[in-house]
Amino acid sequence: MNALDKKIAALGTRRRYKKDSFLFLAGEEARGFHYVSSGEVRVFRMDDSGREVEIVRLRPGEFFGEAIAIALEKFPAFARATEDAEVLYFERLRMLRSIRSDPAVAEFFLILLADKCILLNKRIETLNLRTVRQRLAQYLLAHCAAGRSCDLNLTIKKSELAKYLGTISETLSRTFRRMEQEGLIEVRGRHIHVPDCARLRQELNR
Amino acid sequence: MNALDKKIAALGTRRRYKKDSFLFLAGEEARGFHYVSSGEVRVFRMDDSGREVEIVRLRPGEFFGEAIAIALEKFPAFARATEDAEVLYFERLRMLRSIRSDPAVAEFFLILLADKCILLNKRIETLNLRTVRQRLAQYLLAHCAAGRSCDLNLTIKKSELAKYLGTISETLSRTFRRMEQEGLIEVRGRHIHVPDCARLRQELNR
DNA sequence: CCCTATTTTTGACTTAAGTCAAGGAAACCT
DNA sequence: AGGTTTCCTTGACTTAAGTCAAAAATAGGG
Repeated sequence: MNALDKKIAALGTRRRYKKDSFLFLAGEEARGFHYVSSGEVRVFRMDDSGREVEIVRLRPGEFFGEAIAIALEKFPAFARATEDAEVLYFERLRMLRSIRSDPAVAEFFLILLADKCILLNKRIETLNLRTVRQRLAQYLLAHCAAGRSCDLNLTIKKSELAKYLGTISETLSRTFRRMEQEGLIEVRGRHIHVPDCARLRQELNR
Repeated sequence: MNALDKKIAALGTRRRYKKDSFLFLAGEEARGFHYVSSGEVRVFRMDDSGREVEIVRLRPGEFFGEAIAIALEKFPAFARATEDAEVLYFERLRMLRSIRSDPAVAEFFLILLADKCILLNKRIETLNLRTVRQRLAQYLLAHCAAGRSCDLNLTIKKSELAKYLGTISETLSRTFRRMEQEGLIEVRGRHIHVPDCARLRQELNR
């Protein structure tokens, strides 16, 4: 249950989705939101030519759709299980009732949304950096423990990291290599060593 | 008071700031947040070379810093009045108390944050579009009333629009002109006419 | 361990967009 | 209106990053 408060969990109803089944469709009114207990859910749009454009993948421990449900908008995307998944479904009206009757529930979701806002703001700041090089540097620094040097292991595929950084895998690959040649980082597969974080941080001011 | 609920307004304390005075500094712990009643507030960072990088300008009717205050983080930026301003200050602990004792207050801020999340998500989606051309098209469409054709007046300077779209004014200017030459839009100063919204929308799928 | 599928890297090329520098237009102020 | 400032546009040039195609590396499955 991943440290999800028992009181909150009790407000949701358990639902199981088989691989490839849809949790919701774009355009549907959001009458509730989800929490992933196990499995994985893919959120994506469909462009006019019918291709799926992935927005995010959700792993156990993550809420999604809560902002849309609370604001009572329509889902802007599709959600589909990429593997058998178990989720908690929180019905909008029931949640609003709980929020009204129990301050702890209100506070929980307030903090959940506040944290999400902060995260989204950081993401925007990353995307606002002009070059892929800067965005990569920012990503690495955000995932580094503070210190003179640091090591990290990518938890996602490089092609996914590329999309996350608003670029493509070819460009990311070249950027990695150039930074390596300049001695800013050392890359061995998914493991990355940063010999001098301060030097990497300077990349952000250009 | 711009349609701000009286009950909510009563929870804030009025503060006046002279032009150029600071509301808060980057690094300070957020012990409260603000609502702009009049005037204008500029939020910006300082890069290592000491230049101010503007993040957002806040006009009457807007809240800011609420996510950071609720999550009890440190302000990531500076806030300064660009002209004499009057704001309402909401002290964090007092707000949490009100949220606990009054469900309507909790709901107000929950919806405020949910709306902000939705807005931020849209912004991310805009920034994820590859070309300036697409981002501009998206911006124009978002500000168009639905319909076959539409007209809009830019409320901000073109140089500000450029920054908002993650580019520079020269590139924006050229993009405007190219789209005009192709008959997608007509630009006269800050007034823009879109003869065929559907055609403009096709630009997004490339 | 081999075979296959996926992911990553590389190369050659094209295009979008940023930089620098200079004109021109609009807004602003007495 | 004249002068000043700010904003917008344009041109010439450079650079970053996307596209297409193919090779190399890695990860999985029997």
